[in-house]
Amino acid sequence: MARVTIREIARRAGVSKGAVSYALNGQPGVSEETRARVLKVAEELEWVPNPVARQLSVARSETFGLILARPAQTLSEEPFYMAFVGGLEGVLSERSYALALRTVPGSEEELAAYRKWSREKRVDGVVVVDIKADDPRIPLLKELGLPTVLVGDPSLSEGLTCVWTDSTTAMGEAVDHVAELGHRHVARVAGPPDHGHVWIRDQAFAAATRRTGLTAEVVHTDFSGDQGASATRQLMSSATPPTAIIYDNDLMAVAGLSTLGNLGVRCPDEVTLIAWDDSALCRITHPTLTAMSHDVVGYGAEVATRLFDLLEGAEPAAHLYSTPKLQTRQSSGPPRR
Amino acid sequence: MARVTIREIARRAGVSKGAVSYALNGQPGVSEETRARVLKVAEELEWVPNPVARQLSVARSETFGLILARPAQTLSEEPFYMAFVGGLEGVLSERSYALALRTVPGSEEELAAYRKWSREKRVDGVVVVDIKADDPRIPLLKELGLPTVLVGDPSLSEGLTCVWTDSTTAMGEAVDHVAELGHRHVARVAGPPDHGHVWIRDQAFAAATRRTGLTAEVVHTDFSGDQGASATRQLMSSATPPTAIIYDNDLMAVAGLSTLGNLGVRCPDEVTLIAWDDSALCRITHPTLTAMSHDVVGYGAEVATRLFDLLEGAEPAAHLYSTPKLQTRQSSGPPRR
DNA sequence: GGACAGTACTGGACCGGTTCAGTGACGACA
DNA sequence: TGTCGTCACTGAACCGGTCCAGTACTGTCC
Repeated sequence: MARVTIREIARRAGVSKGAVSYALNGQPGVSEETRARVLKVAEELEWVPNPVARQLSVARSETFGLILARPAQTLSEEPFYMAFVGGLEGVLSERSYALALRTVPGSEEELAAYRKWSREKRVDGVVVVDIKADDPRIPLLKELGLPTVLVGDPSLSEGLTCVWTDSTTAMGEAVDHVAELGHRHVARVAGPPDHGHVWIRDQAFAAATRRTGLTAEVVHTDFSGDQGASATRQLMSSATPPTAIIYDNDLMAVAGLSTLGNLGVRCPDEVTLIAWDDSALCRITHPTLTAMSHDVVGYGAEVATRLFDLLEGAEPAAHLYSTPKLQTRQSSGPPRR
Repeated sequence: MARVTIREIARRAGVSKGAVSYALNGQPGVSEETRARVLKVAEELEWVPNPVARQLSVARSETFGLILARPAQTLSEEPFYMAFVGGLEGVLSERSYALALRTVPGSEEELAAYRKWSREKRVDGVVVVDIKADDPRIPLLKELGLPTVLVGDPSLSEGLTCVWTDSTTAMGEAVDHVAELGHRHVARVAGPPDHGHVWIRDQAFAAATRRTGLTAEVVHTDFSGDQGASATRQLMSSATPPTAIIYDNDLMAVAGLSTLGNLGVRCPDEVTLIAWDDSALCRITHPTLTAMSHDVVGYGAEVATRLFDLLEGAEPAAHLYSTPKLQTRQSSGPPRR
């Protein structure tokens, strides 16, 4: 079956190509009568628009881009991204937009990929994750003029649109929870310090422990399960080990829990564990993990919506999506005296 | 800066548009001298091809499609897909192909999405996962004539190209391992029976236990951690509980391990656990999980390569990617007498 | 020296839409 | 009655490439 084009519709409806285009796009310039006739013919012929041809005219790609600068293997271990991508996707598909997803090994390649996308007009906008302090991507994207939504804190966004979750408040809540249970010495197993949200949580952790009068220590990792485990081992081997540990993601918390098991330390009797980024993992461990929970799918959807707003002319702005809420489970409890 | 087109290059190099096209594409029809001149001008002007314009001419989209028919939330919990997508991506980006990734809630929507992609020529080919027995997607994709690579067993592929891992052999290896350790009663916590690879493993499990003289039982689940836990509880509450359990993915194995902890059953002393789809999860639990391990990133890469082969005229064929290998860790051991 | 082949190029159709300038018919208004 | 504006529509340019048919020129061979 040959492809149906508007030229064919025009021929059958006895009008010009231009009139068909107006009719199908709901634009003025044709009578209601003609419009109805054209629509009927289009329906009969099962016409569908050719997005490539449209793109060539209107110079839009109807695609958003997302680049993840991590090796594929480690991505698979972080539940966050798949959920986030799912959230983006839900909003995009409503408007027939596609998501171009790329994984690149490092920062250089990521910058090059934005340049390429911009020049080839492959994407109408991009979503940028894992914002770092003085992130080189921000000036580049400004220079390219590519509509951008940053997933991260307004303090790092340098005037670009961003969507953020309030880690500071959430961290306060987590530390309060630990303090109220009666703990006096708390540790934080954090991600890499050059990640913006890690840095922000570092600050919030310092402030909250100061406020509640807890003694505190921080170990930085690369977010992997392996390093979560070794950080936990390191903390517990100290002369004065913490009685509560707050992890920066759920994978490390699970690893930490196992490490405690290895060491013969009981949770929550001897040590309280709290995870960040609640996922199914937190519910299947034994004991189940108390976590700072937020809706990652919804987060992705919010980001996509803001990117559409930007295309429609919205001014850059910072949008608070939500504040992670403490989800209390079995892994947190009062310290054993 | 205005966009640079081949027309501009042609003007500056003093040749026609057609000649420029030949020169840039390395096709015959221009002298080496002219080609060099055109290339030089193109370089100076920083010309990049407009993929949309090319697509309109050559009727190719330079995009492959992948549809995942699961809610975004559950996807995030299965490490498999992110790794698989990463593997696809690696091969695609080498050839400047893009991956169109869609998540849909169910089977109907998936079929509709293939129809739409095919009519709009949005994709040059598709990768299909989670093949079921009598899968309705197979006749549809044949009808649409969309180049397709199935991720699944040749016995289900109905003549389309497929890439598979040899679950049958792997299951035999897993059961042998259990038998050699001295177990007499083994259980399998399986995924949904309508999934092709689940069905194949069911058959293989039955054959292997028969061959080794073990008594066997199977519980079917939806692959989720929750159901992995409840299946484990159900198995262990029997009058004659198994002393070894083989799970269909790693998430359920982790959940099963936690359940044993809840029940006060020790692993591996009392029960041996084996996971499928080795990921970081299997290494961070305590005890670490014995798993049937295979390279999911490489699997994705292989699938992408086969899809390119198909576009280049390869005949449909079944390709064995690899056989999952037993990765022995702490969770398997001889049964306590 | 004429037929023929091969090389290096030109010009233009084409892909399938969007969009703009122009046109004819009609009604309203001075 | 002439002029103007509006409506409904046409025709063609345009987006930026690909690719085919045609042409001019050179060289070869009989």
